[in-house]
Parts: sequence; structure tokens; C-alpha cells
Amino acid sequence: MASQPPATAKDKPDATAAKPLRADAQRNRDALVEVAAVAFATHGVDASLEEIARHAGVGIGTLYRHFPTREHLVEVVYRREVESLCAAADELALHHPPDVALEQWMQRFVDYIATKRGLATSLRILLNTNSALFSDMSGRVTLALRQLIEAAVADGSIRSDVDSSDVLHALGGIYSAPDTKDWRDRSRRLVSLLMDGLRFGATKSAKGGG
Amino acid sequence: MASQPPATAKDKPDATAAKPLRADAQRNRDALVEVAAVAFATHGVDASLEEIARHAGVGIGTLYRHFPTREHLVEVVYRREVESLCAAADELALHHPPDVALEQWMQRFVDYIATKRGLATSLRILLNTNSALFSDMSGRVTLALRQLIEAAVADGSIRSDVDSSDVLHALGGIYSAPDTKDWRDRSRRLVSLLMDGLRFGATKSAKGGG
DNA sequence: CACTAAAACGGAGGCGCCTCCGTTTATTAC
DNA sequence: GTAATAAACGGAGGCGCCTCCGTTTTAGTG
Repeated sequence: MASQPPATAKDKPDATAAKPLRADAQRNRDALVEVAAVAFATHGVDASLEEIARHAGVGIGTLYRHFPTREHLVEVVYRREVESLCAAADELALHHPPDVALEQWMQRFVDYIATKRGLATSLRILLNTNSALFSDMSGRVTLALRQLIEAAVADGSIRSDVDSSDVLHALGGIYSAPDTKDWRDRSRRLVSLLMDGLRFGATKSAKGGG
Repeated sequence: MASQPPATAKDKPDATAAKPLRADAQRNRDALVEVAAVAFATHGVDASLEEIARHAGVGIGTLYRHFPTREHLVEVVYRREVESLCAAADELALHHPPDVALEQWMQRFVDYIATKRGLATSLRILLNTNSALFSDMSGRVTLALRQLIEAAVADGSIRSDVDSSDVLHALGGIYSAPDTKDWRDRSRRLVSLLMDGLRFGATKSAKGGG
């Protein structure tokens, strides 16, 4: 589960300062983030940093040089995953009809949140502390969803009176009931249901989808 | 995880509780809380638990038996201090005129909060997690303050149109500006100012007080 | 008092966190 | 290619967390 697309998104230092990082340093940094993403997903945010360093084939000192605190590392991983999620929106939009793209993305969103629910507590703290991070990330997600919805509306495959923040809210609701064991299947069914609701009354027939 | 104390989930952290606790256990528990209160005030909530145990003259194992997690210990200390603060209200009310009691208590309140501001972050997390704790404690404080105010109103030494939650809010505002170095003196001045405002228009002259 | 069971004690041990600094490596200049 | 320098590496070391379990103390009972 949680198999990340191996496509290692190019993690360039970006932002305001494009500071030249030495080749080995960049390599190690990427490896650390990659391993940390898996470790956090598997063991939660309390995963052993020493083990992450070991798995990444670097010393613990290297990890701490790149990420002075655990929170730094968590934040980078979190941003990366959210960005990957948003990038998937574009990707899906390119290769599928708008309504299919929307549905698949919503399912991916729910999967993503579910994977992260172990981190919920710590993430909540992190997001409380760093509210800029929160608004930044939720802004990106909102934008991605809105674009998918607008495309589907323009295409006529879903009804036009859809408010994207309502949909996001609904997705959040689906996420917040992960008690049982088959939450995954249930979530998928709920997403389908939601999608049917969105298709209802659309100008274009849902069945023909082509 | 295995050895659960005979006391079931119901656990009342009260020093005066008549609990079936062995004499030595009670002694050690009290000592730990006492030492922890000082340690947390001095070094913040991240104070070394091993050092606390050492200072209390017990082994680290004993500390963990009484308080399975750091948060347990912090909570007990916090409750104790809040209760002591509230008890001070009664104490002051007995030995001073109502308005003097009110003023002194407010100053003590501000001092208390200021002392704890190092713990603010952790306490906030704790109070988020344990909202029962929050409402419980803030309820007690509110009650103590209201009683002091009502006594002063009845006595005629402060005006009668005073809302106790407004005053609490004002005290909170005083607390929330502890940047500078002389915050302590400033806080006291602000408390005095607030008190003057409360005295303004009272039926009884504030000056004559002794 | 002696005796016993249960309760409590305490600290060693294993692990993770984080810092510090001697060693290694990439890069740049010749 | 070699040399020089800054950047990066990595792991030992010291400390704190928490658990586990053999030892000690207390509270009963006769």
C-alpha cells in the first residue's frame, strides 16, 4: 500500500533562493526525504530518525544537517506529498475525461488522507504551529480540486451548480469515519456516490462518457 | 502497559483523596509532584524526569509507575497549582476587605500565568487534547473570580455593573503581552489600573479602605 | 512477635535524540 | 593532471526516555 509513483519529482531547492547544493548533498537530501516518506507512512511521525538515516545510507549527522528538527523533515515530506497529489490532478486531467479525472482524483485524495491519518495528531500540532503551512497546502488542494470541477462543469459531465469547497468538505467527511476495517472500500463507494450526485442533472449523459 | 494499578480508569489526582494507597507510595507521589512543580517552573515542561525522580529521592521506575507519561505528571501539577490559586481566593477573602482581596488575587493570577507562560505551548497542546481538563480548570478559576467580585460588589467597594468574565478576559489580555523585560511590573500596574476602573463609581470610597 | 502476600521500589539496560568535530569529498584554480 | 579550500560527511558520545524484573517494604493475620 501507499506505493508512491517512482517518478521522483524533481526536488529543486526552488523558492526564492536557488542555492547551489553540492551534488552529493543533493543526492543525500533526496534519499532522506524519500526514505522518510515511507518511514512516516509506516511507523508514524515518531519513526526513528536514526533508522531513516541508516536506510538512506547516510550518517545521522547528515540527516540533522539537512533537517535540524524532526518537524523540518515532516514538513518537507508533507509538502512533497501534497504537491504530488496536486500534480496528479493535472496528470489525470490530461489523460481522462473531466468527470473521470475528477472521480479518480477524489479517490486518490481520500486514500492519501487515510494513509496520513496516523499522522493526524502530529500534523495537527504542526499545522497549528505553522499556520502558513496549513493555508498554503490547503490552498493548493482547493485550487487543484476547483480546476478539476470547473473542467468537468465546462465539459457538461457534471452539474453546474457545484461548489468546490462543498465537495472538499464532503471529502473531509468521508475521511473522518475510518473506524472500521473496510474503510477503504467504503470510502471508494462514498466517493462514487458523491460523484453520481455531481453527475445528476448534468447536460451530458454520464453513461456515454466519450 | 501490562501492570495497571488496581485503580481502574477512574483516577482522581487529588492530594487529599482518601485512596487505598500504601503509605510509602503516597509519600513518594507527593514528593514527586512537589519536585515536579518546581522543575517544570524552572526548566519548562521538558525538564528531565530522571532528575525529578532523583531530586524526589525515588527511582525513575517509581516516577513512571505513578505517572505513566510526562503529560500525566504535568496535568497533576497543573491541576494542583490552579487549585492552589483558587484556594488563595478564599484565603484572601477571609483576611482582607473585598476589594483588596480582589486586587491581590488578580495580581497573583497574572503572576501565576506569567510563571507558566514558558509552558504555554505544551499546555495548549495538553488542553487541546484534554478539553475536559480545560473546562474544568477554567471553570474553577471563573468561579473563584466571580465570588471575589460579588463580595466586592456587595461590599460596595467596586461598581455593580461588573461582569466577571469580562474581567477574566482583561486579565488574559494582560498576560498576553509578556515580551519586554519588565512585564512583571507592567502587569502589576495594569492590574492596578483595572482595579481602579472597577472601583470607579462604587458606592463606597476606595480611599478610606483601612 | 513471626510470617506471608501483595504492593511498591529502584536502577540497569536498550534505544533514540542530538551535538560535536576529525575525516572525506566535490569543486575550483592552476 | 595536482593543489587548495570549502562543503559535506558520519559516527562516537552523552544524555534522556521508558521498560522490565529482582529486591525491599508495608499491611494484614494469628
